[in-house]
Amino acid sequence: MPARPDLSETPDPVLIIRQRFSDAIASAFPEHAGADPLVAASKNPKFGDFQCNAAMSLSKLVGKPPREVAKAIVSAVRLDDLAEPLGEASIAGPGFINVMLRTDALGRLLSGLSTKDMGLTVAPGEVRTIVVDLCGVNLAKQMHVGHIRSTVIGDTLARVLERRGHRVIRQNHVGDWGLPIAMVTSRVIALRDAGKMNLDTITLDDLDRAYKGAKIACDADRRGLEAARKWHMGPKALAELEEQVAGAEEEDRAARRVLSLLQNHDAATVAVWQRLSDVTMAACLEACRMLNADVRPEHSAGESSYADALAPLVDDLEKRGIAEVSDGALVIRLEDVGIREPVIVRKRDGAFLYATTDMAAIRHRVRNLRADRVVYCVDARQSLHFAQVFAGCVKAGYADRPGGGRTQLDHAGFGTILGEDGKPFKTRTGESVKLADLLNEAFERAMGELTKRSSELDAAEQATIARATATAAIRYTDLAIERTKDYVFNLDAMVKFEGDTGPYLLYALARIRSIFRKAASQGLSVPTLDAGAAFAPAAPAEKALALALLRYPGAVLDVERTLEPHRLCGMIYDLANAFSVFFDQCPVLAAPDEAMRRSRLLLCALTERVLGDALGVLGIPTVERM
RNA sequence: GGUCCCGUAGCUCAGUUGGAUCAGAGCGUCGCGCUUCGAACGCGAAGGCCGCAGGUUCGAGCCCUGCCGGGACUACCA
Repeated sequence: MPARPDLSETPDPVLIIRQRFSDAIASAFPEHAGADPLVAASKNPKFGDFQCNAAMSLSKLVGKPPREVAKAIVSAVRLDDLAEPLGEASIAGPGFINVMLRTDALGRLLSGLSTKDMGLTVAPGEVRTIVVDLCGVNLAKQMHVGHIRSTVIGDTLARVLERRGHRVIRQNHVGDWGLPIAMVTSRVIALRDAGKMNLDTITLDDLDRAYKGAKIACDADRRGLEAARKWHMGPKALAELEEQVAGAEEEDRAARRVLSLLQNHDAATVAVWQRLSDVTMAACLEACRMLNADVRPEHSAGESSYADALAPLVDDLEKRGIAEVSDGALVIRLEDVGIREPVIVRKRDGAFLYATTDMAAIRHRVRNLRADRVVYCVDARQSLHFAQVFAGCVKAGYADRPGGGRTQLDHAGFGTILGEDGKPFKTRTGESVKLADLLNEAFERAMGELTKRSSELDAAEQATIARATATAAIRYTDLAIERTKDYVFNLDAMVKFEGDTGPYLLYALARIRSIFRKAASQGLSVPTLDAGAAFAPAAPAEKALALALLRYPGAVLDVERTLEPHRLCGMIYDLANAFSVFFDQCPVLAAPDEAMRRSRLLLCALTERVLGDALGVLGIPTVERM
């Protein structure tokens, strides 16, 4: 009897067929029982639906010609419940074994995918606690394009892991501490005291200006003075600059006083800082809402929340000899793990650095949040920093889980968003572009595209759809590119409705939903999607659609493993494409007979569910019509 | 100097564990298809030294070495 149970365990044919070939290899070549069966979907339909490539690699190990090995595998493998009978003709070329799924098996696999779970959820014993570090806004600074990636990719990875059934803790590591923040706070206090700023009505733009002003006041002039001396500028210019530098030094002293007050929890100073935080976070959460990113106030875990942990942490490192003094600074040496640059945890002047904060954050996440895995969704340019911090934490034992074992630390770094000139995206004047402006612009353009095409929608619905479309456009563009690569930001290409875009996916889904509306209006019932659903894919387009659907669980697994959402994007683009061909070639409501209509309606229903589920995992909102 | 990433069609990019007719998609260009479920679609054509040169092997866009070209990072900013 053929083994059938695994057919009910997963709807993913690759997993089942891989298992069957693995069993076959174990039985035909017991001494190589562990060999990888090398099963994959065939790239060319000519060669069947799936293939096993193990014969070639095994032939060397067993010392037999590959075709002979293939023959032995073919006669040992049990696939008769799934595939057309294998035989001599199934072995092709140097020893490829081609597998053609039986139509009824394809139908059963589709039924298996028709459950709510879709074979996506891990077993109860495999549930992990996973911290996802995302968004990473900075106090008193406007969000810019760079934040799109951390927010969108981080949110998507969190959604994927949640869909797998893991316990996910999002952490927005807000840059809300340190001298730069003290500088702004100091400046805001000065402006308020001079009657030039009202804290009650202050906006993020005001804070952004204050931040830039403070930064310029504190360090630019000093560099200017050095340059002036170097280039032998006239005494008058020098005198002017020196005056500015004196001002800068005064400003710097004030900032340090404020920093000290903040560190000592001075109520009046903290109140001002809190106001800066509130204004910043309100804007941040609004941007996240427009990006459909699940980032809430309770996800905020700013640098300030680790402030009091830094001194004890550094003491601990020093006492245990993990860190040592070098040139007056306290550092952890990492040459032994292949990193030449040591990580500095305390500067010569006694101040701590962002590496110190990150180590405190990891320790907290491992010990208090009980993370089994921490995923950092942060710019790839910080890879050295994270390599250092991770290595430092491992060395210090901060990555050791309370329950034993070590927490998996991943830096899911992403590339830079570039402008048309190939350099990091900026305005002509060198300013970074406000994220809020960009999102509004995307919405306006989506609205324009929409009004060109559909006129019968009322204004309110049109706005809702335009918002979803703009979000789909931005998120899909960002997610579909390989994570680590830079890409050129092009709003026109993103909000285009044709081709490999977010809106195309929404369109495919809207067309399916339109079929259901039409069916309802004709009094036709859509058969229920459950494990007993009777699929009968017959036409090539139906079969292609079925195979595209069955790739979904594997694609989600891939993203969990690699933290690369573009794999799922590619899969659902193929799915939407397969549906479009099916839609073109296979009439659903006007199918030639009742059985075919039911089967096709089921295919539509399953496509709707898979596409909808995938878009949900990608954080892309869907619409009923557009 | 050191470490790492990237070079694939005119443009923007996929290519999974090395697998076959594997040279792929989208955009753009040129054709074709709506009296039948949404043409925001589908089908077809044109377009290529997969940066270059070696190597590994049954098999290389993928792995190794060197070179050329572009980029990022590189001890007291975050």
